[in-house]
Amino acid sequence: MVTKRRRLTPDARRVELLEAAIAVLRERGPADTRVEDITNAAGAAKGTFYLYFPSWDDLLVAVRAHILETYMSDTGRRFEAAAHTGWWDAFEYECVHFIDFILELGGLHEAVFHGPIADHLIDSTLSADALIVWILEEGIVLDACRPVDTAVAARLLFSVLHSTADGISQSGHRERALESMFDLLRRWLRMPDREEMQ
Amino acid sequence: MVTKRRRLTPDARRVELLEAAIAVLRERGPADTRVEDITNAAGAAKGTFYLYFPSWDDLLVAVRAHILETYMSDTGRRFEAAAHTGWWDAFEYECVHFIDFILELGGLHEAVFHGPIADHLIDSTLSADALIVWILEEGIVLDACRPVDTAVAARLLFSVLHSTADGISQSGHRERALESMFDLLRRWLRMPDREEMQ
Amino acid sequence: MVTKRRRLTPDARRVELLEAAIAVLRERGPADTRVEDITNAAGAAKGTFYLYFPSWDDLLVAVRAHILETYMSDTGRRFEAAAHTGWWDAFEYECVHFIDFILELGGLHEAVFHGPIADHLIDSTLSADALIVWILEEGIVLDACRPVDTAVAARLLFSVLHSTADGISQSGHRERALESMFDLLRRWLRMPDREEMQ
Amino acid sequence: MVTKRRRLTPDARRVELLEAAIAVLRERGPADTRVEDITNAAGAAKGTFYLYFPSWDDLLVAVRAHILETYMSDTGRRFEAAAHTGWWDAFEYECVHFIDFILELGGLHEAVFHGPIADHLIDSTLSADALIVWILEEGIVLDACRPVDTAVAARLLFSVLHSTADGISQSGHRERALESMFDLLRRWLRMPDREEMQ
DNA sequence: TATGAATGAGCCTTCATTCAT
DNA sequence: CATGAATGAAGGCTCATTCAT
Repeated sequence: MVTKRRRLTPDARRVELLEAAIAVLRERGPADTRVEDITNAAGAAKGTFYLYFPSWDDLLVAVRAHILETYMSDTGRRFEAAAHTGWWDAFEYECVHFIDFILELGGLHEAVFHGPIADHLIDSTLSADALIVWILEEGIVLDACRPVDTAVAARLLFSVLHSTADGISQSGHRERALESMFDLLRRWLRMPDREEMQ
Repeated sequence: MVTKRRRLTPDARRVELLEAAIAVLRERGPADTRVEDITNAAGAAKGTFYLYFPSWDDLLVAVRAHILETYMSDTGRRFEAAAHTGWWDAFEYECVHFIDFILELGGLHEAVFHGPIADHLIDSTLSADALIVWILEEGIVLDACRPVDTAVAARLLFSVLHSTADGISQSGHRERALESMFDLLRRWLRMPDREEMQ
Repeated sequence: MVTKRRRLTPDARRVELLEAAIAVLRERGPADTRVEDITNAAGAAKGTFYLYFPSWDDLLVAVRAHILETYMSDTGRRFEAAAHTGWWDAFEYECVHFIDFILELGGLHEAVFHGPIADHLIDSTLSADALIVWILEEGIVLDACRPVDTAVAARLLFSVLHSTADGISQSGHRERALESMFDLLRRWLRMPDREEMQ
Repeated sequence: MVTKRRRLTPDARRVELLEAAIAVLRERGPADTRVEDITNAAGAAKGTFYLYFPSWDDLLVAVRAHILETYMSDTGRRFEAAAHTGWWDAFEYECVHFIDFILELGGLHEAVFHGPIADHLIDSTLSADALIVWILEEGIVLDACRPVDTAVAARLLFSVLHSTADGISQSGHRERALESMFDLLRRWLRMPDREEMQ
């Protein structure tokens, strides 16, 4: 039943632990997850955890960084690739994509956006913000988005997407929630000229 | 060695504990608050806690109910009283009021909106929602608010106010945050006719 | 097998824990003693330990204080009572008594005089020193003891007694060790006049 | 990813580890020293430690042997060389020298004279004793030292020197401590005839 | 009802020692 | 011989909850 000692490169082991942590946290949430749950899921001994993460909080920080970096690098690439569809359509597409991302976070949401590390604002969180800001600025330059205070608007946008995701996961009425959200977004951010030109 | 037993009516004792809990949680947040901190603050013995709350989570639920009920009863009364100023102005006033309420929550925010009781959706939360829905419906009837799906919009509105409060508490730029928020709200919810009539 | 919950006054419980600690440490020494060993010996639950001692080191400090205070109060009383035998005889008697005390310390010696709390010099340790200093000063006033730098001499005396005890416990030659020790003490501290008068 | 394997002769590697251990223990004491601290200081891998020492305690034993052997071989040589100054002067000189040695031990003191290996009495400790015994016997033969039970006196002498060193390191009053110590030693061990002959 | 001493499951963290490479 | 990743048994400490008084 006990597998022999598996000797990996530090990088490989770290990734295994991180991915096990993400899987377990997504499934059960941080309140119901212990260090040992992670190491069990990763096929490692309990003590191995502390070779890679000085403490539980450090793991959460690493998890957040990993998730956001993964998501953002995808988003950035996708958004640039979709430029030909027109900024607004690409933007709406990303919004839906982001909501699906949130919905799939499960217990990771609480783990990563609340609790002990909620204030540790570091690189990856800042640049998630930076990505949204950049997208909005693109839209403004292209005259597809109303000129807004992008730094503040990014936060608002983030929370609108977030609460839409929450609403979907609680009510199950996906289309209805998306419709209301897009109503908001179009009124708020879409350049009115376009409507008049229709 | 004289034990001081303060006999109170059950209701009075319960309220003392509840208010002590609110004060302590606001100050230190749930992660740093113990049952004993509450009873100390309330001038009661540790065991007394469990005569009034079956468990820690039950306290949090009661705290949430107490806060929301208090806030809502004020809001409802105030909103009706302010009807003569016009719905939209009263609405904007309430938004600012709500943001200040959030800002004053301090550690209660985490205690009440996240953590173990985050999903226990019960009466008080629902009726908070109901209050917002009712306000929006008032506005729609009065032709001051665009006709929206009020149930969904209430959630969105809630999150917009929430994230504005968060933004203020993190950045400190109150006016800037409010400005962006009202830009959003006016575009989204205000009846466009009125602007054209100006 | 499990005894029911025993509710004691804090003082009584603290004494039980302290005495259990002394018994266990004497028997097995600090390196081989755990918090749980103490509580088991005291008939208490593990967590009870921490109601009375904030940490392991605090227990050791309390043990030291308890032992020294007990020993010293006995010594002071006995020494005054024995004044009629002449200071020097009373002094020699105390020396033997102290050696027996050390021999009976067993594992407490290491626990209390070495390891983590070795430098915490507090009341009880200081007054142990003060007691020896006082005894020597008595002897000097009575012209029974050579005038020496009592503060420094107390340390030396302490270590001479200590090493004699160690020697006895290792070699088993009690009389031989005592003889050599008294040879030293008499040469060093006894007023030479007396010998010449013989 | 090039692993640097420094191949040394076993003896050289062992000495490197031993000296690294001595340096680290002197600096930080045994309670704050880990196997890895030793190997880091020695530029070796953690596992290498166990190629040369079966366990941590074995290291401590080896450290003690190394220190005492080094000290004693110096002392023996020096003492013989200083014979022309007269035994008593050479003896006093050695006492001061020994005290300085103790003072320089730092954390090694606790590591080597207390804790887990305190009772492992082996060759090197015994022969340290033997050296002192030999020195005393020399003095007795030369009629410079009172005839005493050298085996027991050696222990007493050791502890007197030790406690003087402790006193100096705690109080800082070196001269005062040495004066009291020599007062003791001269009374105790010096041949009284000589004083009368002066 | 009220008290607060007592409980003990549970968790994080350390680190000597092992062993696959 | 050497390496350093991996192991897992310990053990200190916390604190929600219980219960004798």
